[in-house]
Amino acid sequence: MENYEQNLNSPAHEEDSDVRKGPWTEEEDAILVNFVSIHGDARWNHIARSSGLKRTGKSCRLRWLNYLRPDVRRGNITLEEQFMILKLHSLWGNRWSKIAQYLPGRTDNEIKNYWRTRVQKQAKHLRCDVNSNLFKETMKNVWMPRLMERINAQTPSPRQPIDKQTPVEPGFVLNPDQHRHQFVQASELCATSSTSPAETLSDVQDRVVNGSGYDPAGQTGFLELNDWGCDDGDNMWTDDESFWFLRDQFCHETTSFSYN
DNA sequence: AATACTCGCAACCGCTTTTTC
DNA sequence: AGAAAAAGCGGTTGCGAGTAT
Repeated sequence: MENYEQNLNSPAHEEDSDVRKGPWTEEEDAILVNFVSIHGDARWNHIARSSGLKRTGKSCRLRWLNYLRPDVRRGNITLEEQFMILKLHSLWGNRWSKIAQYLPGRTDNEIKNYWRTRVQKQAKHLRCDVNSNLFKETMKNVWMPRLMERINAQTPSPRQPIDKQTPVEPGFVLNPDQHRHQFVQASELCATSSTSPAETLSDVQDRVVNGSGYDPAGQTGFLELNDWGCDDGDNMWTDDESFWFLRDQFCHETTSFSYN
C-alpha cells in the first residue's frame, strides 16, 4: 500500500515528488469538501496547491466529480438507467460524459464501469464482439425490449400512455389493464435487418433465450437481465423526461420488427 | 480454513480540447 | 494570435471484497 500511495514514478511535470496517489482518506475528503464549499469547484490546480492537499489538480477534480459532489447518486443502476445507457450508447458510442449528462447524478466513470463490467460481460457470454453489429442488434432487439418489459411490469406509467397518442402497430401487444405497451418475447422476434453472414441474430437470440450453445465449461449458466446489477426496488427514475422520450422513440423503432 | 479466482469500482494515465494570459 | 495552463475525456490498472475450490 505504501508503494501505491507514494509512487515516485510520477510524471515529470509533477514537480512535487511528495504528491500523493491512491485512495483518498476521510481527512483529505473533508479538506477538499471544505475548500470547494468556500472557493467553488474551479481552478483545480489552485485548489490542490492552496488546500494543502498533496494531490494533483486532476486528482482533486476527479475525486470531487466522482465521489464528493453532493448530487452524486450512488447505488445500483436502475432498469431505466440501464435502458438509457444502452440506448444512448447505441447513438453515441463510448461518449461517456455525454451519456452521463442524461443520467443525473451518475458520473461518466460509473457509466463506463457499468458498460465494461456488465455489458461487455454479456457480449463475452454471447461470444460476440461488443462492437459487432450482431451484438448491437441483439441489444436493440432482445435486451432492450426485455428491459422495457420489466420496466413496464414494475411501475405504473406516470405519463400519458403511448397508446393514446399513436395507433397500435405490429410488434406491440397492448395490455388493456395497464394501458401500456407490452413487448413481445425475444423468442418471438424476427429481425428484418441483416446480420453478419457467419451468425444470424436468431442464433444469438437462441443463446439468449434458451442458453443453447452456451459453453458448458463456463458453468455459470446464461446471465439473465437480473444479473445486470440492478435493484428492482430502486425505481426512482421513472419521472425523468429523458427516459420517457427515449422510451417513446424506442417503441417506434421496434415496430420495424415483426412476429414470426 | 486456506488459497485461488473473479468481479466491481476508484483512481490513475496519456492524450485532446478549451481556457487563460 | 500564440503559448501555457487547466480542464475534460476515454482507456486502463490494480486493490479489496466476495465467491469458488
